[in-house]
Amino acid sequence: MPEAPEIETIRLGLAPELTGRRLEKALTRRPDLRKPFPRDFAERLQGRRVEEIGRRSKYLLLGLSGAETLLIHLGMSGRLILKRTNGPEALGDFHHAAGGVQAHDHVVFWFEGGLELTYNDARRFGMMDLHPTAALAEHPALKALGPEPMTPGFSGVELLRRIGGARGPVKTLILDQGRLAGVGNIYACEALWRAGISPTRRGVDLTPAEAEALARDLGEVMRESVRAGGSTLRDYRRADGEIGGFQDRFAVYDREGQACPRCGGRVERLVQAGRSTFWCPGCQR
DNA sequence: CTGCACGCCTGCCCGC
DNA sequence: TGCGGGCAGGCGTGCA
Repeated sequence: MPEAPEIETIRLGLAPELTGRRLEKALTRRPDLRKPFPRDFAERLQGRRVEEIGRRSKYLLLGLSGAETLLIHLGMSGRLILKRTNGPEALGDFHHAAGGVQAHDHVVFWFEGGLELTYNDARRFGMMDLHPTAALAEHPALKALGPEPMTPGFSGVELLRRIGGARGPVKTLILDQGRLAGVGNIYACEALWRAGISPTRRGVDLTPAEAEALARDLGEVMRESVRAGGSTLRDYRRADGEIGGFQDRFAVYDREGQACPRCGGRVERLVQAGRSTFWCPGCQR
C-alpha cells in the first residue's frame, strides 16, 4: 500500500503533534500483525517520550526516550489515524476510543494532552518492532536497504551502481528494496513513464543518460506526491484521516485502456514478477 | 547470486 | 441478489 511518499506524508502530519509528548498508554488487541509484537510491547512503551519522528524507506521511526525506536510498517492496508481523545475515561480502553472501535483497530497509543493514535490494518501485512536507537541501522528490516531516491542528490550514477549490472527488467529492479528504498508499484510505473523507459528494459541495457533521467524522475514524482499528500486508492489515509491527492495525477498507474497524457496512445497493463505494470508502449522505449 | 512464484489476510469489484 | 474469481500502495521464504 503505502510507499515512501505516503509514509513521509504521515510523518509530516504526526511530527508536530507528537514530538515531545509522553506516551501514557499503549494497547494491542491481538498478539501479532505479520509477525508477533515484541515481548511486553505495550508495557515497554508506557511512559516514553517521543523525541523525534523519522522515516527510512516505508518504515516510520518513532525515536523514544529510553534509547529505543519504535518501527512501524503499514504493509498494504495499514493506517495511522490521530484523533483527540474522549477524555480521561478513554485512556487504555478501546471502547471509549474516539469514534468507537472500528474493525481492524489493532493498536491504540494514548499520548499526553489528549491525543489518540490508532493503528488499523485489515490485511495485517504491517509490522511493529522496538529496537535500540543506537543500533537502528542494524535492524534486520533496515540494514540491507538501498538509497532513497527522494533524497536530493540521488543521481543516475548511483542508480546505475544499484541496477546497472542486473539482467532483470528495470521495473522489477527498482522495486527491489535492497537496490532502492521506498519505491513501490505506483511510483515505479509513474517514474518509468516520465523517463520514457519501457518497464521491460534490462538494467544492464540502460544508458547513463537514461539512468540519469530515471533517477531524476523517481525523485521528482515521489516529492510531488508528498506535496499532494500521497496517493489514496483504497486504504491509505493521512494521519488526520484525509485522503491524499496524487492519485488524480497518475499518468499510467491504474489507467489501463485510457489515453496516455503525453502521446495519446493507450495505457497498457502487463504482469512482471506477479505485479501489475502500467505503461505506455507509445512513448516508453 | 538471481529471479520468480507463492503465501500471508481481508475486502472490494466484476461478471455470470 | 448471490457467489466465485481476480485483484490490491508489501515483503519474506523457498525453489530452480
